[in-house]
Amino acid sequence: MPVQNAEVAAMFDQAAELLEIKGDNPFRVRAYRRAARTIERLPRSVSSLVKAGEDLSELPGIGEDLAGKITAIVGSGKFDLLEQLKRQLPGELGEIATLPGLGPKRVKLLYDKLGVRSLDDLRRAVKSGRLRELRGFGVKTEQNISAALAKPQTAKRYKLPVAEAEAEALVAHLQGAKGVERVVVAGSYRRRRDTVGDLDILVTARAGADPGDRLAAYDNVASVLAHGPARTTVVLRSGIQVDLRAVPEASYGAALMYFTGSKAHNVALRGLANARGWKLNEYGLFDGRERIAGRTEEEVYKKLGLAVVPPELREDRGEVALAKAGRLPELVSLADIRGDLHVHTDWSDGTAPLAEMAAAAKARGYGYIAITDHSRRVTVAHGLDPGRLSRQIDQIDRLNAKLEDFTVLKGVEVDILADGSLDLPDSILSRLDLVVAAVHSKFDLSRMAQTERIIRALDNRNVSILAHPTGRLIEEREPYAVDLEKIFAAAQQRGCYLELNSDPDRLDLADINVQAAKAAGAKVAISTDAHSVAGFANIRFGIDQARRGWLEAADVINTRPLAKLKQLLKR
DNA sequence: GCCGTTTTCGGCCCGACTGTTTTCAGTCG
Repeated sequence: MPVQNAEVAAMFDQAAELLEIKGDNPFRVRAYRRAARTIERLPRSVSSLVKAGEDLSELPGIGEDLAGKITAIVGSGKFDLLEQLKRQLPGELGEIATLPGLGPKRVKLLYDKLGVRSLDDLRRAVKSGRLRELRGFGVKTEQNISAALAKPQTAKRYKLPVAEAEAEALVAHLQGAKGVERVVVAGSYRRRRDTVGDLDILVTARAGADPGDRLAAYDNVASVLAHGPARTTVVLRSGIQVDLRAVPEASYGAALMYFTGSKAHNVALRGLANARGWKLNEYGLFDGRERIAGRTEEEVYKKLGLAVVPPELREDRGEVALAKAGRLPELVSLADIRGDLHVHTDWSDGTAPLAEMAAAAKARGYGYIAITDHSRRVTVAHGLDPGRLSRQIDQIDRLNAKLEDFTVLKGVEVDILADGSLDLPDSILSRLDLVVAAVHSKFDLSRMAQTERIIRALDNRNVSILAHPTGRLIEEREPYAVDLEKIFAAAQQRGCYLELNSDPDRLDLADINVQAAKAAGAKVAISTDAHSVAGFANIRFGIDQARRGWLEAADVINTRPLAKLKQLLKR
């Protein structure tokens, strides 16, 4: 099994942690962290890049040295530097440094002075009361560490609908405060990541208003972690952390940029400001003491010589250079979508009748939908056998005869069986306008077997779209092992398309996979997999991820009018 | 360790808050 990007990134992160504890050059530490982020979010696997002889030092934050190290890791599965560091320092020190309130300096001090090599050692040190003897440690710090040790450090992330519900209630609460002007949710929420770790909320307020007090007084606050004049941090009962930042109106744009991130994007922008002898912070862009921009994001980007970067692209993955050249992609948007190509009805496990789903889609301004109920193997979903599917085809024909300016396409979500064959015969599949094929079983096949299984399904000339290609359920089920690069290439060669499933529990393909599909020349269908009328609204989540994957309208097949779409579906 | 409208060497983002200290280091985002 080739080395996965996540493994290389983890090795670099661990090395960075240990280097930092050792007191190594902080910029070297940062270089390893930056490289880890680059690798982690890379649309292609480093293993395949190495195999293809690509120049890794072209990647942002990766130079000659790290390119060589990555190549060595891909070859041996081992990272020599990390092994070496672990011989010098206990590997678990890195873990200790992830406890809130404990960083590299303190971990080093604990190790040097008290011989703390593990979390258990740390527990014993706290119990014995030796902690507070150390310089810089006091009773309060001891309590905080003790509390951190008591609860498991799970970096939980929240799905977007959950985050949205929390955020909207909180925004309403903050807007009710006297003197508060703007309230906006920034952070990864604004960048529309598929999950959100915390809520970053920016407010502008008139002098004298204290939005931090207002936040601390919110009903759903479980604890206040920090509360100063400019920043307040709380944890809500749900466990989600909220960081509130208050700035004057004149700093709104700069603060919004700062708080939207990503951190790496900000660092890149601040570097650009530096290069011109300016300084960029959350209060504005400064030439000496003079603020030369800051009221709006547009103003700051423009002054830096950049086009405004859409929040979804702010990940330091090449967008800054393109913004400088004025060549940012024209990202696909909700208004581009003309139809939905994965829709269920009460013929299988949907809740609404066919005509109702069609009417709802038409009311959304769509020109078409494809009805794609489950096939027979999915018995729990009352999947269709050839006889029922045939009757549904007839019903759709009758419905289409009555509809104006709207077309219901005949389709099915056919199961891909364990051997890659399909759950319905070609005789019925060939009567459909499109076939969505999906894996709903045997998630535990080997990577090679799963890949071959899916490609065999794509070999069937009736198949149009591969639904939720990795099978992941966010925070619930990992993607199954599969070689997506091979799948994308196979789809592209066969005239098949990849689904970006908009269900916020799935968002499958994920953003970076979408980008990889595009790189492979494959096009995408952004579909909702709606099981009810309300389900159509999920399209916006799919659009978010498509934008994060750098897709333009031309990369998405359901931005086409019906006639063009039909041409694309021929193979 | 990376990188170049400031550079192939010498820089590398910037500020808030806490807890400790008695002026600031460490951590965090």
